[in-house]
Amino acid sequence: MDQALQSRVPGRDEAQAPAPMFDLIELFFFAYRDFVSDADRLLEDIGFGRAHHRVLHFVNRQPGLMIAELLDILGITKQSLNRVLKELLDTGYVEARPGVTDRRQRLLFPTAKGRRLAMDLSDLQSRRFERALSDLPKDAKVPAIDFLLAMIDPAQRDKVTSLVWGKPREETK
Amino acid sequence: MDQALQSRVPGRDEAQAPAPMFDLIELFFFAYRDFVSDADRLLEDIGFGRAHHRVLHFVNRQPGLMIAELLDILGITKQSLNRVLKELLDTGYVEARPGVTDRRQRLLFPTAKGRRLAMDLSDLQSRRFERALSDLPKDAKVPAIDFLLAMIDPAQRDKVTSLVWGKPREETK
DNA sequence: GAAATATGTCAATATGGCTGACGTAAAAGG
DNA sequence: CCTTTTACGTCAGCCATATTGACATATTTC
Repeated sequence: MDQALQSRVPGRDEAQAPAPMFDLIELFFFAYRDFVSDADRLLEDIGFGRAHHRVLHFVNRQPGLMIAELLDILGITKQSLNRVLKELLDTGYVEARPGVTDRRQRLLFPTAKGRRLAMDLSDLQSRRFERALSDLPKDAKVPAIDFLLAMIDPAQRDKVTSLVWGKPREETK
Repeated sequence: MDQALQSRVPGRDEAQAPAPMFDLIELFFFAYRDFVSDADRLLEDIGFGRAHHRVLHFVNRQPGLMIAELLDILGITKQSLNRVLKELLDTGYVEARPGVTDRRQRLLFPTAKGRRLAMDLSDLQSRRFERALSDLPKDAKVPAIDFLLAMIDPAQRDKVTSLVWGKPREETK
């Protein structure tokens, strides 16, 4: 049996089973690990964690976000959000204003300080993408985006794309 | 000012700052979230978490792995590993055998049961990659691998590539 | 025989999640 | 107007995963 041409012989119980893609599985794991580690280092100086980062990020991206929308984006419970959000409010990175047409709502806005931190974090992460893309052929960004998008549950894809590229969020809805 | 052609006007303090790549940042976040969620669902029936998954995965991939090597791959402390590993040993998914040349070592092997679970999990995750790649042009796997690899810290890249593609691990070293 | 190595273990702590239950103010619908 | 629904907050307890620091033990190496 020529190992170079056929590196694997199917056993009896696995007639047609395609071999798992260990390469993609493992690379995705390690790539994501390094990706988040950049921000982690910056955050720990301030005493914040990843949870704070995510909240600040999306509030910065969609100023005027409602609590309910934020919960939906993050996919966590309000109890989980609350501790983290409270710290962001207390330390002046985020501020909440009651909705104009619906005063039950608390619309979240980044402060100047919050915008600065959010941008520093995004810049850090962007730099990793830039370094990565500079190692790759010219227009490697497009297939990267396509790949990541295709990895997302089809049912959620619309929500994500409109979050990423769409609707700049109208004033107070 | 034509919004369609020029959607953003640089302010005074940000003359040359490149805009952060929000698209890649957010897509990477959501894609990874969905990626791990597949395995999570299968694991929770057995009462295992992500930590168990990672340990089982790498033990299955490199049968005979030493504790120290595993710690290095996972990037966690031995105390963190221990509880999780103990559960995998107790429930018969992994077994430990003393090293032949060095009896201090505990070499980790997956049991038949462990191999089956590891494969089920890898198959699940592979199916997501397959679905994703099937949405994309023919050889989209290559740029995806290149992109993920480029995202990993250069200092760690050799370690990762040899883990992913290299050395099938010699018997007892 | 001493030192370095591979591993285990006890204890305390942080973080980021969860469920369940209950409270309150404002809006919406009859 | 009154009831119900909605948007949110809060208390309490629990779980999983990680951390640091200290100490113990067996084995190998020098």
